[in-house]
Amino acid sequence: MFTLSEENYLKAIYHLEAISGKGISTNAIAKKLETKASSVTDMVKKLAEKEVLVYKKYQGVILTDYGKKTATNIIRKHRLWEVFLVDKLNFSWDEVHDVAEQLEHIKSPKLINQLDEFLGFPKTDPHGDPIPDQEGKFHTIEKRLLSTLKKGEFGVCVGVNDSSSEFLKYLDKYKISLGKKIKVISVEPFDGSFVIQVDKKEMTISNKISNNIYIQS
Amino acid sequence: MFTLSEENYLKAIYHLEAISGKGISTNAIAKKLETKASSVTDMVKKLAEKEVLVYKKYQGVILTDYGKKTATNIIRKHRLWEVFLVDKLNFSWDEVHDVAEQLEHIKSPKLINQLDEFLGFPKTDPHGDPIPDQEGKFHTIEKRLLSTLKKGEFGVCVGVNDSSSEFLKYLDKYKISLGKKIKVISVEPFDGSFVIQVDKKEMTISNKISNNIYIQS
DNA sequence: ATAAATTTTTAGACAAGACTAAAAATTTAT
DNA sequence: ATAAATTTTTAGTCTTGTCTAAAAATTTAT
Repeated sequence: MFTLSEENYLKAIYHLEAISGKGISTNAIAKKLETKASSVTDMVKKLAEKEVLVYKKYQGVILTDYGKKTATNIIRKHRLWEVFLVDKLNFSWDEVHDVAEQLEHIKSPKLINQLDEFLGFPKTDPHGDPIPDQEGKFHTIEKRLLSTLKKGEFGVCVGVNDSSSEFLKYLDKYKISLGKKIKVISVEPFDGSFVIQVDKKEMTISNKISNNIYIQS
Repeated sequence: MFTLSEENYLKAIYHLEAISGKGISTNAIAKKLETKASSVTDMVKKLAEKEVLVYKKYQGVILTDYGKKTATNIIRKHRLWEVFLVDKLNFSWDEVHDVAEQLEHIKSPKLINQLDEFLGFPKTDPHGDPIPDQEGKFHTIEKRLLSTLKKGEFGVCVGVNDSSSEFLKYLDKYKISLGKKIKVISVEPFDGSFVIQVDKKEMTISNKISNNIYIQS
């Protein structure tokens, strides 16, 4: 069994590994968890003893299969709770993160499996991120960044790369949500900004925005 | 804001006050929380500083109005989650306690009020205990122990005095649940055992059992 | 290739919450 | 009313998870 703190470390390391592929530095973990590298060193030693990761001094850490399994289970819980909050309790997609961050640590296999069933075995969370199954398998969909589209092309919004409340509120303001069809009217070569069409309305979005919206075409 | 430990102390003290009325001794709290009296003394000092209770050395503690409000809010959360588990996730009434014990500490006023609405503003939890409103007010129903009934009288089961899994499983075995009509066929003066009729079936229950079933007549 | 800059680890300290053992206060019994 | 028993508090220690400051290792730059 893992403490709240241990679970948060595992989740952070899992997410960092998903990007970098390589061994994760204590500094990177410290940054992600807003703590100090020295604290990370201590915790990482403890986690190595529990065999969820492999740690060699100055070399960063790598999750073991057991560690990955544990991390994906926490992610599974987080995302299922997010679906619950949005589908059943009328939360909006920018309000769910902090609450799910607490709920993900509740320990009860029966609870999470019943919840999964109650929600109709959802495959993705309210931000389009995949929900792993009990074995930790992700059923990933192919998706690309809106920024990779060329003038005249279009796609359907299926996810976001940034789940911060600020970004999601921005999308709400411009009526961009999962399932919306987005067409690229033009691309400005100078700053990479896009003119897009959503719901028959044209709008301009910055390069940063187009780099945080996933579409399927 | 209160820590997990502080919340558990508050809840324990609230429940103890409900029975005794008087100042609650550190020993009583220690027993309830399965900890040591010395640990309780430490915590109680901290809680007194936070003004949720009044503490005088060797005199026990008494909750302030603020302390009571905080405690009832935790109880409200606990009981609403129990309803959720039973009504939506098909838990049985003897399985909900430990999970609700975790869920009651989730911090999000919106979550709990939306949950309340989602559940249809239930007035009692799966064991018949009342669910306080947002202001901490209990809407209590009149009920009495089955043991107070005389031969030939009857009532409807509306609650239990012991929510332990063991007791609830016993009730399940004999098909006694909330809403069931219970008739007293006879009372044995020697040991206080009852012969009762439920669903047209007669059965004998001990005095201890009849002292843990609430009925409304 | 060696000095400078950066990253990582170690050492020591702290706060929360718990424990044990001993001291102090209170209650009970004679 | 005083001794005995019980309850409660204090003092000191431990664990978890964190921190700062300093030391050690590694990486970068010249």
